[in-house]
Amino acid sequence: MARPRIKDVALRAGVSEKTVSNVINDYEHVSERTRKAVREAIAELGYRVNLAGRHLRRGRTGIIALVLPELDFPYFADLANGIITEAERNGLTVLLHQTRADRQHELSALHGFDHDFADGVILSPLALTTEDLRDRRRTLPAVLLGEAIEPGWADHVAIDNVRAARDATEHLISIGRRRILVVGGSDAPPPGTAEARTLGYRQALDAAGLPYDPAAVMPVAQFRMPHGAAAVARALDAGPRPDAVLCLNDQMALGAIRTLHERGLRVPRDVAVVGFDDVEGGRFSVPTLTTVSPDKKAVARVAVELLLLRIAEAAGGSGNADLPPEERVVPHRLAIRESTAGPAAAAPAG
Amino acid sequence: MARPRIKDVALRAGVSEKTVSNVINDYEHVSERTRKAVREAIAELGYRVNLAGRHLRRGRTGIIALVLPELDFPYFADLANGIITEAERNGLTVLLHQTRADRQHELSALHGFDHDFADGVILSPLALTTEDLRDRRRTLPAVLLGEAIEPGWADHVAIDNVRAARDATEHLISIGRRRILVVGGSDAPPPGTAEARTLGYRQALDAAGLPYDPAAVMPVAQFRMPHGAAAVARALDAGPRPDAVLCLNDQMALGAIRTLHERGLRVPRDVAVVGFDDVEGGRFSVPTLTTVSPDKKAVARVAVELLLLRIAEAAGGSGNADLPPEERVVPHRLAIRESTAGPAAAAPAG
DNA sequence: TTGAAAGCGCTAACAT
DNA sequence: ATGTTAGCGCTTTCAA
Repeated sequence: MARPRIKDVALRAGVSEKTVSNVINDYEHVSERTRKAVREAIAELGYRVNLAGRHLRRGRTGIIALVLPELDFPYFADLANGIITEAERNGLTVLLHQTRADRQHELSALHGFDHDFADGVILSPLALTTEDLRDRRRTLPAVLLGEAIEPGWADHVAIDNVRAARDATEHLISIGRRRILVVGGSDAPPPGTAEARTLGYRQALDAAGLPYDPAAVMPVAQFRMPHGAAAVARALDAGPRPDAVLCLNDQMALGAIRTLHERGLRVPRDVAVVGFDDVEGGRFSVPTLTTVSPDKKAVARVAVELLLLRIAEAAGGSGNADLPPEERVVPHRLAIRESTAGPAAAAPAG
Repeated sequence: MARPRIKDVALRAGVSEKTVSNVINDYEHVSERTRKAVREAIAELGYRVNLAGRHLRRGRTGIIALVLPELDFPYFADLANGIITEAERNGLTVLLHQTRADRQHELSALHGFDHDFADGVILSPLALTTEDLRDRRRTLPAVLLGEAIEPGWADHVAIDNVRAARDATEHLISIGRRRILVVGGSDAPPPGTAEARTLGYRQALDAAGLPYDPAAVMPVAQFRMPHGAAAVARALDAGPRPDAVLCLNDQMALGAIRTLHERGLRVPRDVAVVGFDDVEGGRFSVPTLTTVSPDKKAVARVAVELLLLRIAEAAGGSGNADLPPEERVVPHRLAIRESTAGPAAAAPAG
């Protein structure tokens, strides 16, 4: 037989459609007997709600869109993992999109063009500008990750990137490093993850009274292993040898370690290396990688929580809506491992 | 104003709702003038189709579910990446679920319980049994990845795992290795990825006239770095030193390299290492990793193609339906890198 | 080439 | 505690 509908269940249970609906939706005022009868009919027919009908009627789907630059960055995979887990805990399903850091894709995600089904969107933008946010009609509930964008225009979840980079740089300085490369860095002012981290790096240099050399800031096209590897190669070819490399993510750091190895330089003895993100690869690399470890579970938890709030807000009419955007800062710590163990000693994996 | 509907567009363009619908759906017999008027009205109002209505009417959503064990396995992240790309190319959106290798989750994915919206599902099962497939009412179009299951019960896409493992093992034998560990292996008969690969390993040993030692097969709880690292540690503690390790994925291989490094053994001089999957981490590790490289793009392409076929079949009534399940084998190659460069020489990264 | 009417499956509002 | 009615937005007859 074709897939049963509420009508079929109602017929079989000898009640009205509405009563069936009541049972399905756990409406309180249904007698035990009726409830049981309906439950049985449902089981016998193998009935399941048709979400299309429910969606059309209710206007909500229980689906949220997660829009990330690329899934094959371990950091984003970890993030997706956490957000899916958290969403499922809240009865939500996650639609996944990739933008490949393309502004048009990010824009269209923000406006809900690509995923009309979604009740809301969690977006990790790379190319979006403040203007894009300013223009947007505040329709689709949205939470942004990272800090590509000036605060105040949308809900945001991120670590304190300036602080994190300063922590990492201070650590390098504390083990006696003086010429520190920044792979993936950018001289421009924040917002932007690269910019914020480069600023933190600079603050640490200033605080230690070390000179800031623009040539030590190596921009890259992408935060990937090959680009990290190439950037370090370029630096070694061009300038004086650095004694440390601050890589703005772990992938580039692993690429950097590879290049240093190929050039016959020892990590950390000759060159210390630090990354960001704390991906699994850095806990088993040779040497293991010192890294800024963001609380990824917290990012996922806060992002979903915030989005649920906004969705509820949107559903509740414009009653208590238009609360101001929230900026949530999630904790991070520095995981110190072999790649920055002082010049002489060798420490165990952290 | 509230979101415009077809009615609003019709009113503005001075035509009927049906005409608007015709334009939206690229129906041929619409005069140029009418079409233009409707298009303008759509643009002016910022109209977009409401997918809930369309879904209810048509019964299809353009959404497919992708169900994977864990997203933070680089291999699955790569796969998801490819499938999302391929799906979007075909105008489909992808819903993502994680099963954590739980049979209940896999079953419920197969039956479409978790994602009622989906027109079909691409599933990478780990715990599903042949019985689970045999029982299922063939309702939701489904394509399975990997080879957890006996052939003939559902559409399948995978590499030839027996052959791939034989290739890898033959390579190790060809560079003079004799005592080869299998990390993640399983003595049981196929189906099952671990089982198929262990069989291929054994075939290679037999062909070379080498003895098969069950103690060389190290089962693991998960195909992850820590488990690979621990398995090798166990083997080194327990038995004679191996001169090669065949790891059934790259994550375990990277973990294995780490343990060997900690024990003061040189890779590949003392112990050669091979992995499966060809993830990026193995192209920049120290040493770089020899690995079985499946054509992941082909997996994605074939999986989506097959699923589209089944969806079309399901939509076309039971007319030409019930075509027999397809088994599609996707090519692989052995990427030879530093971790198996012969005892003396050192080769460049492949 | 275009329009009118009906209905996909569900639930909110309003009876009873 | 349960039933009746209406309608969410769209597309599919069928008719003009």
